[in-house]
Amino acid sequence: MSDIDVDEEAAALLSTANHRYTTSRKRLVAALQAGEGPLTITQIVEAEKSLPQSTIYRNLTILEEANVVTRIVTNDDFARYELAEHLTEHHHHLICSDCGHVIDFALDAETEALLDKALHQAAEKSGFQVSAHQLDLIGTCASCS
Amino acid sequence: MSDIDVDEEAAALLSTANHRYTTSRKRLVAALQAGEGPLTITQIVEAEKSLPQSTIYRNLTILEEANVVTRIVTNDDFARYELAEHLTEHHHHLICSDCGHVIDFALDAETEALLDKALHQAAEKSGFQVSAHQLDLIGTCASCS
DNA sequence: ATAGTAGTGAGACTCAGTATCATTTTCTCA
DNA sequence: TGAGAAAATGATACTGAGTCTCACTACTAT
Ligand SMILES: [Mn+2]
Ligand SMILES: [Mn+2]
Ligand SMILES: [Zn+2]
Ligand SMILES: [Zn+2]
Repeated sequence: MSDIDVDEEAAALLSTANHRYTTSRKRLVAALQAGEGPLTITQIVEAEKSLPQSTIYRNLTILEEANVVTRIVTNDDFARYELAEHLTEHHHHLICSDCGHVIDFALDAETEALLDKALHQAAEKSGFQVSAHQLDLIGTCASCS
Repeated sequence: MSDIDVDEEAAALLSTANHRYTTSRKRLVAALQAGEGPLTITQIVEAEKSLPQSTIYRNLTILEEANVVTRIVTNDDFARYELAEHLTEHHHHLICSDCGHVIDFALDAETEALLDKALHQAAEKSGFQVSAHQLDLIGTCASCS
């Protein structure tokens, strides 16, 4: 998916939510696009030095409400943000329990389809309406082992 | 798995970590055992009225380090605790994005095995050592829909 | 008993995240 | 164009889940 599409889609989603696609917000989207996985606030602050923290927090919240980005929480106390799956592709996370680093990965289509089917069946038993699933692998990353 | 087993196993794990299985810790384990899913601190405080917050926090951290309990973070700002899988069975979570409630559920053995195989293969490509996986369904619970 | 070690609990403290508000930017429409 | 309305910004104050401290208490072993 090209840069132009992401920008257009982000603008459209924000517009639907009655928000503007300002420079700050463009820079946040660009920073997330450049990352190889979800980024912490600290990482974003470093990537976009001149954006003040309050603007980053406020805008990430707005971008999340507009479904442009997704907030991810792992066990290490720092929230992370990534582009929503509309703007990327469905994928999962490798989480290093040692250094906290998070990397994206994807399953092959067959496995993903099979999993989806099994999940919907399992959820039905509890009268639960599934809207998404989230699958993380916990372990040790290459540089920590 | 019976109550006696859990208590014995918890005592053994704590002992390995050079900690005692005190009354406070027994009550925490019992409270988690009684829940139908992972519990927030607030829920534990209510279930075990006379345990002070500081003791609950401190002991849950110790129990986590000793692999007796697992800390779970969702997107709703409140950490949750449940018994570690050694003491229960491998399972997953239905998370209601509306009310925040978390319920346990399990996949059938075949699906679980297949998933495990696919995950290890995918992780290998990134030089990642998998030690566990975590699978959540996000959606709306029966009472919220 | 006595000493040493582990656990307790009230309260102070930390810091990621949120709220506030005066100022600045952007949109709208005459 | 230009004035007024609406939205965004950014410095700063505030909130609260979670952590730390420390005097005290409860075990445990000799
Ligand atoms: Mn998937
Ligand atoms: Mn599983
Ligand atoms: Zn690592
Ligand atoms: Zn619900």
